[in-house]
Amino acid sequence: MTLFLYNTMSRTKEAFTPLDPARVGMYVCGPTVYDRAHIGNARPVVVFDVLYRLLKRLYPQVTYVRNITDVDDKINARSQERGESIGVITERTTQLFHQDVAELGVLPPDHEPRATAHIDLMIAMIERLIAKGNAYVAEGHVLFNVPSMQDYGALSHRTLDEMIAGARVEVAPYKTHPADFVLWKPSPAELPGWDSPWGRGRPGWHIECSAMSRRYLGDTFDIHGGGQDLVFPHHENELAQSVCANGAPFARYWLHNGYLMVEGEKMSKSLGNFFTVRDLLDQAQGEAIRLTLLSTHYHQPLDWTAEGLKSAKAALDRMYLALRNAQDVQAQDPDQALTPILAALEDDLNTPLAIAHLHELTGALNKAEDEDVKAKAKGALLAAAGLLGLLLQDPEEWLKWQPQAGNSGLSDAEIDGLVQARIDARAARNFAEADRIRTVLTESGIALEDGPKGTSWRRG
RNA sequence: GGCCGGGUGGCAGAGUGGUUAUGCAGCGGACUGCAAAUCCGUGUACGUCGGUUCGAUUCCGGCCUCGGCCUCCA
Repeated sequence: MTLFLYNTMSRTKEAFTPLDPARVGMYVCGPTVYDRAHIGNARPVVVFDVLYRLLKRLYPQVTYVRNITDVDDKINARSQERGESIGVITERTTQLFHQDVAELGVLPPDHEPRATAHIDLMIAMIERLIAKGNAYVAEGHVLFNVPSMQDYGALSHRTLDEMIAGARVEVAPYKTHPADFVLWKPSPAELPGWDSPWGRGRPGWHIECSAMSRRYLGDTFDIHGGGQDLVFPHHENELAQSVCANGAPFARYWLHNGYLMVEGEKMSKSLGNFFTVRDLLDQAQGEAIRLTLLSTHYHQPLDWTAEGLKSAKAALDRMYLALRNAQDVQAQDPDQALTPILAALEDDLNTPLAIAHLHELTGALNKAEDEDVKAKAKGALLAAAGLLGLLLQDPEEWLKWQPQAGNSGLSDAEIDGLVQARIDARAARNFAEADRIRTVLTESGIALEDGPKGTSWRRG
């Protein structure tokens, strides 16, 4: 099988051929650490985690780099508002980010470089750009000279004229061309700054990714990912800086995930439809959130809805129920059962199709009668789900989970007691009492299942 | 205004030039003390108008409509 990926640069699905098949490199833009991750931030993290898992399966070594932006004007603003030091904010937010994405089943990247630890590399790169005539100094700023870059606009597919025509913002007077962007800007004493040949200052937004991707992946590397909104200006500028400074091609495949909306509207704080990952983790398990994010192809816009989250949870309930019913069976090697799922993922990460196959494998497990077939079906389901980073929990734990906060329901022990009382009533053929107990449980959100091996329960 | 991506059955959401997506919901049946779970069966789907074609939801064009980007928002 061959991996195909949609490349934003060519606007076509291309066969993926790594620069070095022994070592695939991928860089994805990570969070700016000034506030908790929201659900829109989570989408690229989960999508590229699936790609990372797939690449690891297809190639012997994968180097995945996802940066942490810890120098940024939003961070500075937050620090002023809260009267809290920048270091405290970025340190805490980074930790919270790690916790949040870990609960979404996201593997840590191989490198997670922080911008502030690579300022020297950024300065060196800016110096090279100046030396080559691709950047100039003006009023304490260093600016990238956009007209000096031949193919500027190739990634976002727009011409300089279009950009100027569409410019909404006043052009700073020190720019020689309206499209020029900042590589380095001066910092007053109260803001973070580093000594540089151009005085004390801080880097522009784009240069950190150019410097850090080069440090960990080299001048030219395989895959660069991020949200679609980063195509312009961020990735276009990153590309320009890197190509000009290094005199070599930059990323070979550009992947961008679509935007996320909430209940059909753009997510925004003013509409009150703004959710952090933590808000959602308080009401649903990480895997349910993860499945919701993967239920729409990464390239499409994703409409986040309460209904969607509910149906993802129901889908996982069904899968975990099938696994619980097969808990006494030892999962067996899946052999060729993985082929359809791999084929779906290798076709530009078609996760919705892969999930459809997961449903089919669940049905196969439910239908399996003899032990051997069952063992293979269980193995196939677990292996297939594993490719997507799903079904990694103990079924019993999943089915009995309840939200941490605000649960006023029955404890496991209370439920077990009631279930036993009902078993006794049934044994005595006192069905009125048995049904009364079941109603009490149902009203508390507990579903009962009477099977040949006894009664099991789960939280709905 | 410029550029870009969508509009699929009740809902979500893949895909395809002619043949079953898948899940949920609904309906019928099996199983069950009754249920639940599970299994079996069941649906007039492809925004609109034209064009190409033996045949289009799938290709091409117009239109309607939704959304995104256009200098620091994943």
